[in-house]
Amino acid sequence: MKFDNIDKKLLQLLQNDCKLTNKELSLKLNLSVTAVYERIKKIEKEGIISRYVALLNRNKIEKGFVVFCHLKLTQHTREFISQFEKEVVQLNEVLECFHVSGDYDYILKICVKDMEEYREFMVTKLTTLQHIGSTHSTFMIGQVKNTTSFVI
Amino acid sequence: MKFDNIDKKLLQLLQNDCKLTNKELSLKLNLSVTAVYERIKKIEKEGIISRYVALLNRNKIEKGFVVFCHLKLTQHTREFISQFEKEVVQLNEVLECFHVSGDYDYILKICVKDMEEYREFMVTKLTTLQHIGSTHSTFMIGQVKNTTSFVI
DNA sequence: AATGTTATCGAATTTCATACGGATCGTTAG
DNA sequence: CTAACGATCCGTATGAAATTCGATAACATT
Repeated sequence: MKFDNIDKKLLQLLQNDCKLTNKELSLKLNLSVTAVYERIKKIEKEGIISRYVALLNRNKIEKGFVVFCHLKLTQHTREFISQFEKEVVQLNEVLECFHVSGDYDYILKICVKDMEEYREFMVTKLTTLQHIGSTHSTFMIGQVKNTTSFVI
Repeated sequence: MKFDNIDKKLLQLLQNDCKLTNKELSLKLNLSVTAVYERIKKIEKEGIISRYVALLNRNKIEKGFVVFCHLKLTQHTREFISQFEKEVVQLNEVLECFHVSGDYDYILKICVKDMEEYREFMVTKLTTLQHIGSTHSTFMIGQVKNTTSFVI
């Protein structure tokens, strides 16, 4: 699907605040309410918008301690990979897990309350997974930018 | 603020789909529509929910090429740090930038169309920032888990 | 020029969010 | 023990929103 400028602006607005009403959107886009409605429905049907979600403030829910864990497997057989991936998605503390190129096989973003809870997570959960070689933890000191919004 | 089990389940549901109506939520939570409404308003007022957003499908908007860029500054003076941070937030390709401990100073998550576009981004944008020492790019091969939803 | 497709619109309808008043429950102060 | 308070709950009422519909306009294809 190709986007005209109205689509782009619409996506920009919805990525920023999906609770805007169609009337509010129609004013910002110089369109009728119905036109806005139908554009959104089309975008949704195409799968451009994958979901609408509420984002929580990490610091208010005791998840302000963010760690990037770089991780190697012992072997790269298909079986070991799929076993590891099946297990890691189950871990609630792991918000993101990417299979990557380079020195390490995976980069995990982990959110917990504090260092104590991270230690507990490492000892009782992460390092008990099958086929894990080495890990390297990098701790977040500060958050410079953190958006879910693409500029199209 | 402390959460009872209903609050936790409510946050779980809204993190997964914030377009659920209060009636749908009330059925899932065994509450009245009004009670759901008031719990949500309270949670919003406390700042637990920071925003409601539409999440886009990277692959449908030519942003499927994800790179983690680890980056060092030449010096760690307050001036250099704030200068770099001010510039990096302006870059549309950078969705996330975390100041971290360890061998590198920052971890950036960068989303572009393909390697060609990444090269262009590196050459014309990232490496032209002030005070950058070294960079190390790690490319995403696959996405194992990618959620914005905390389990409380 | 004729035709089919797509986007637009306003009006009508259905559904929702929100305000309100009152009931219930647990806690605290007297 | 009980009175009073705050927090939470409920159902109803209403204004606002989403959605449907039929008609018109724009646009591409033949």
